[in-house]
Amino acid sequence: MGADQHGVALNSMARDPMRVRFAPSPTGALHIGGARTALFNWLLAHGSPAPGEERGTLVLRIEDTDRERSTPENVEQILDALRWLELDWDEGPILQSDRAQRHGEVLQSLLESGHAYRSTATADDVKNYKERHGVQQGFRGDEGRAGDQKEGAVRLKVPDEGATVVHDVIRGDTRFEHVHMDDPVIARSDGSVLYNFAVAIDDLDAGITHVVRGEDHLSNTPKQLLVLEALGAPQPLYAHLPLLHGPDGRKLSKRHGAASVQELREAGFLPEAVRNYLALLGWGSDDDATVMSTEELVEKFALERVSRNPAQFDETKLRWLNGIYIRAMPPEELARRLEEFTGREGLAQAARISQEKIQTLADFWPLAGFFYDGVSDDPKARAKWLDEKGRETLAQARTALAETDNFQEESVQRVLDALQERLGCKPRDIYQPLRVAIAGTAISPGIFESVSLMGREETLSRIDSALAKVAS
RNA sequence: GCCGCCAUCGUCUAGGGGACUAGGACGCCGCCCUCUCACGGCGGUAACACGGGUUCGAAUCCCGUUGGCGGUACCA
Repeated sequence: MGADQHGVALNSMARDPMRVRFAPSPTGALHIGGARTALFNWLLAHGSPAPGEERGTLVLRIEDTDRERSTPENVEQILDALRWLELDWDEGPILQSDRAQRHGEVLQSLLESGHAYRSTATADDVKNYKERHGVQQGFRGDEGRAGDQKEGAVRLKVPDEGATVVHDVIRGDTRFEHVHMDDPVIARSDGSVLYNFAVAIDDLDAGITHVVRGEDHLSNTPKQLLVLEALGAPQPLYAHLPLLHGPDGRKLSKRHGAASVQELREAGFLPEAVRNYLALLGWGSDDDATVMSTEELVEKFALERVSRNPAQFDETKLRWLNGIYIRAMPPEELARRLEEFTGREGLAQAARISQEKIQTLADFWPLAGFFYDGVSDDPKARAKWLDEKGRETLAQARTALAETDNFQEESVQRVLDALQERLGCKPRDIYQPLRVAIAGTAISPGIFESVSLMGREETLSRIDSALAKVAS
């Protein structure tokens, strides 16, 4: 399904360094779909068109022309999310609102050239127009009175004949017949421009070669193309990515768990794992690889292989992938990240013995917090393992451990193995009561590692408290 | 309503007329490993939305239906 099949001359364009952009609107947190769009653009900009050739450029633009919903806090939040994901940009951030003067000038030139006109038409006028001309007929606000209005919103004049064809690297050609298109409003009565106009001008001025964005913009593209055409400007190449949905197939939202980058971060996911997972949503490498470093992604990513189907965000698979990354990490690195995540210090040893048991950074504290915050309270575990027999065994274990000063992992194991042999019981009959005594629950890192890390004094003390507590 | 996009296991996907008994990954189930929880290993479960064409042959091409999604704002 290459570009060739779609008649898009991607290969010939690949000679020039790519200029791509990510253009979020700061109306809230950066959502997963936006993050994936940012990632795809970043991957494109960082891939070389050919070995040794110059890589592309990623322009960051903030589309803040919606004055109601755009806030500086939201802008900062989006920038933060991109930084956390380690998706850096080469130019910008450009604020769309800073470009109002340029937008106004271009708007004026279109008004003067007759490509645009003012119209006071209301929604009712549009409705009436359609009743007269048929529902399939696009609205023409200058019918019978071309250019005679001084007031009102500015509409772009859509040609009566022909069609605008969007050449899309992922979808091929999509044809939009002009008769069906309403003359789009491109500026408000006060002269401030609207999204579909601003985007076209900003992409043009930034020299964007490839517009890679969500599929929700596909229907907007002919409007932007018509603006460029009215200006006699060249067209960029487009690529519309399939949308991302939640587990129920509906729009992604907080109800589906972590839906924003910020929530992913708080849930203890690693940025490199998120990048890997996001890359797999709507794209797959030709060798079916699943675990891919960011370097591999840069190397393998190809717009031509992006899927056309919408994808559902599956947090379970992200968890699995995150676990892979956690286990592959040097223990010191994991410790550093855990310390940053929890705000606690001195986690190196606990991190080391927890590494293969956690999938996210958030899993760590419930598993290993007992080393630092004391035993947790799990009555069920106590009832099960510290019954009469369990207490007896635990007392034996205490005696055995008290007889040695060497609390190295191997030594602890030797002592407990010997005890087990002497008592002729199953390993768990000793380990579980001991585990509950020092951790408070039946789940912890390995028992030898845990006892060793806890040290002689604290271990014996916790066993004593456990025996005393249950006895009372 | 109108315009447009999309349709393979529960999920992400491979596939692009014969290599399909439809492959991989997550999940799930079973077994092995095992001090708990995990990790790991092995095996299994599970899909071409439906109906018509075209063709010797269709998951693959065409049309229709159904379904999902998007656009249709003086939002982005």
